[in-house]
Amino acid sequence: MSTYTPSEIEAKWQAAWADAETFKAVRSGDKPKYYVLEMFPYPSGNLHMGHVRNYTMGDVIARYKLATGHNVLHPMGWDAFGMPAENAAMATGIHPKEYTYGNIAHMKSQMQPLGLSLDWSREFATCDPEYYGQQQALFIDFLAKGLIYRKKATVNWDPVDMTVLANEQVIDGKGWRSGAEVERRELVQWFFKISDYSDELLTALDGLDDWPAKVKLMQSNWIGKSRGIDISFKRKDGGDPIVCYSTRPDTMRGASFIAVAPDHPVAKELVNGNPDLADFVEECRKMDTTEAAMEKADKKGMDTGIRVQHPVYPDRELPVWIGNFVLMDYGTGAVFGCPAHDQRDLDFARKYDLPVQNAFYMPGDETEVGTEALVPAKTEPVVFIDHFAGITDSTSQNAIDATIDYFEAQGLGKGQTQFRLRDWGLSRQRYWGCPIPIIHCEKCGVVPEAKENLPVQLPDDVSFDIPGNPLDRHPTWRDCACPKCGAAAQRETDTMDTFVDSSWYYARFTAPHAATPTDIDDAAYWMNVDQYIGGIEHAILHLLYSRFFARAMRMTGHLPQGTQEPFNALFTQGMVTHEIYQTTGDNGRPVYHFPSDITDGKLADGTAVDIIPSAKMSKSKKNVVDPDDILAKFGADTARWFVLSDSPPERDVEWTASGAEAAFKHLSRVWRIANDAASADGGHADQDADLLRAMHKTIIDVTNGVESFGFNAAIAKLYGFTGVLAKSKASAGAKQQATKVLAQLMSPMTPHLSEDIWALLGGEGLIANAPWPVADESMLVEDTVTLPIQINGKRKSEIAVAADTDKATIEGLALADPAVQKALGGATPKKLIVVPGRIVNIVI
RNA sequence: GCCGGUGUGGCGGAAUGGUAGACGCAGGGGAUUCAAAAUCCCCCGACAGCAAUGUUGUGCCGGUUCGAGUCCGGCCACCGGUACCA
Repeated sequence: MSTYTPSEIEAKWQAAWADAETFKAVRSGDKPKYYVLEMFPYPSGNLHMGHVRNYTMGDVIARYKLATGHNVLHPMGWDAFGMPAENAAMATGIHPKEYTYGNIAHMKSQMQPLGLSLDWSREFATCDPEYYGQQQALFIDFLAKGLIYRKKATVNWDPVDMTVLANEQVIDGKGWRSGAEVERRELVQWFFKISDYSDELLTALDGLDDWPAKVKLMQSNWIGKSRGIDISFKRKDGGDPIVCYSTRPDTMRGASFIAVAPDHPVAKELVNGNPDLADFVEECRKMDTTEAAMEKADKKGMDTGIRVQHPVYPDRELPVWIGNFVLMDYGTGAVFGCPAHDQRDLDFARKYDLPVQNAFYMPGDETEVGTEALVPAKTEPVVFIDHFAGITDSTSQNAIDATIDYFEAQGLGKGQTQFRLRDWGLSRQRYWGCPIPIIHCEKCGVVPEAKENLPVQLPDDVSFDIPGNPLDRHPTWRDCACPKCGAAAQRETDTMDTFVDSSWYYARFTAPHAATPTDIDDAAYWMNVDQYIGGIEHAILHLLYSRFFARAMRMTGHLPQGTQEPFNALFTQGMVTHEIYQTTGDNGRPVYHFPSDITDGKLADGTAVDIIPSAKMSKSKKNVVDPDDILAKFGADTARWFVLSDSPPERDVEWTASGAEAAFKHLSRVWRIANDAASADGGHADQDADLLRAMHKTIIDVTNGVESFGFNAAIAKLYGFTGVLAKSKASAGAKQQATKVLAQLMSPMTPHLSEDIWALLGGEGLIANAPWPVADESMLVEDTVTLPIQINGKRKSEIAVAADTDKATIEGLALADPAVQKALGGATPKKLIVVPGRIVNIVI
């Protein structure tokens, strides 16, 4: 007998699938459609185990759905624009286009041997002009419908390299290449009006029954609907009033200062005549733009000298400060500080010696706030001090509502529903992205490119020897004719955020070469995605943007009216993690090392490295593991089996090399068992029922496992059934039947091996097209059950009873059990709990 | 900081509120073999005990329950996101 040789088997069956076009998706009326999609990869250069895990999961679903009678669409493409290509261009001189398409070719060559059931005829890369040209058409249509607008926004500016930096390129407030302190700078940029859909995107979460609750919760918190009030504070100097947004107007009695953002109009108006203030605002600018940096920074402020009047207690005067912790993007860019009931405000007040005054006490405890703010849950009753809205004992929740009513009635403020969600800035000052199809004409202003001139293609003749956007300094690319008046004009040199590319690719897969962004008939047939699979790191941004795009595309006629949400079901897999090996470089910055360069925690020269456990695999951190070796040594089926078997799919998995060997041994064993079964004769027919009962049980377990993404549990059951089959003395016919079913149940995970076994045992056609086995439930009824007996919740014994034994009989049997008799010592139990088919618990 | 998640043997992990540790890895022992590889069988949380068995045990503290890995409250650690990484 020959041995299990994956290299032969896998090439053979991949060719068979290709010849039969088994996975080509064609619209059809006689089967229900099923669209399964994994988040498409960024072509970083090498496939890593995270990809293998992700695509194998999707493949299991796709193959299972094919076997259960669905017309399956399972496409693949490339999220191909992005910064790494430009970084590579700066580092090595290779052109981003060459880098990207080279990486795609290599990764595709690594992906194809995995035997994924993909319809490669639909493949595209987002950097294909055919794709991004349609994206430009979408931009123009969105703009026409008022879904896109321009405004000023803050970016990270590297004053040495004279370039905009991504948040990732800012390390401890400094530019990653220049090391210069990053500044904030305002640029006019394009925005999607995603905030128009805040309420819609929030309420529609309720309908996403097959999304993980955690993702819906994260999105809900991100959108952040809150009810509050805009309160106007009159300036003593007669200037325009300062409007503060607050969700806690019930704490107004304790308001002791106003804080405005450093880029608030009030601050801007003052810096001219006040050098100290100007210095402070300048200092506030020297911080990167991330929320985390803002929130973690020391709270600093400076008095502007402006005083406002307390709206409820007119004889009280509040100072107006500039605070580095106030965000211009949220609310009105100004807040009132109530130190007694907000820890951050309290720290600020103590630091700058501002008054602290309670608005309420806890019942029976009139202690004034010291170093810890009094912040009870909004549902807890508190005692308000001379509350202006006529409230004394109340929860804050009720007091907030009453206070808003009071302010509105008094004409002091206006109730507001506020969302945390901000509009989506899409402009990027970079080369390797989709050009924004806009022309700036001296006469006509900002004009969208005419659709017949699309795609606006990126020029190839660019250089990356200096930082900044090469489109900006290209000698001729900007020059064009105004589509409106025909006069000489200039193209916009900003490109689009790469999140735009990935916000509609799922729709493009339904008609990847249509002359419009989508073909409405194809979209109507294939949409929505029935099962979407990807990393939890995309829980908010990518998924929220895609949900917005589906709505915007429907509004502009690019998706059918029935399409609301893009993804019916979502599964978020965990990440493949690996230790990071790090040393510190001369400049104090971390230096990363490849796992292959580390022996026993040391570099070759003996330098000890810091080990950071379980971090997301990332090329820049050099902790990526290549699947090539595994594939070369054991084949695709082993790699697929292993990544599914070792860990629950929603959880992170720490990559280790051991285990793949065991997976290979197991598949070799299955191969041997199948060959034995094929040549078996004789056997004991009286053993058949036991084998077939185990088979039917396994059909149920594996089917449930696949349906519920319990792949590791399904595989554990398959191990168990393989053991039963190996030991079985049943007749040849029963063994062959069981082996064919085993091959079928394994086929979503190990498609090549399964095809081979199927063919060996005379299965009809391809196993990929064979209908999924159905369990005979009548074979699963158990005659007897074993009931554990607990005494005071601890297991002491067990009894075997007929499955249909009534409670009273079980009670009698349990009490008669020697272990129970011993524990009781003649006493009567206090309580006796019998859960039929489950357990007996005796309380003594 | 804020939002979300995770925590179970030496390791990956299993367990509708019902026998904690399925299945696999690593380790130990044995069979087969001239020997090895491959394969097959057995053992394998900790402590005590020759053993039967007993005690203990799911990050920490507390609670609900006949019964908690699972539910609730409070902590700790780690991971993801934090709007220009993808």
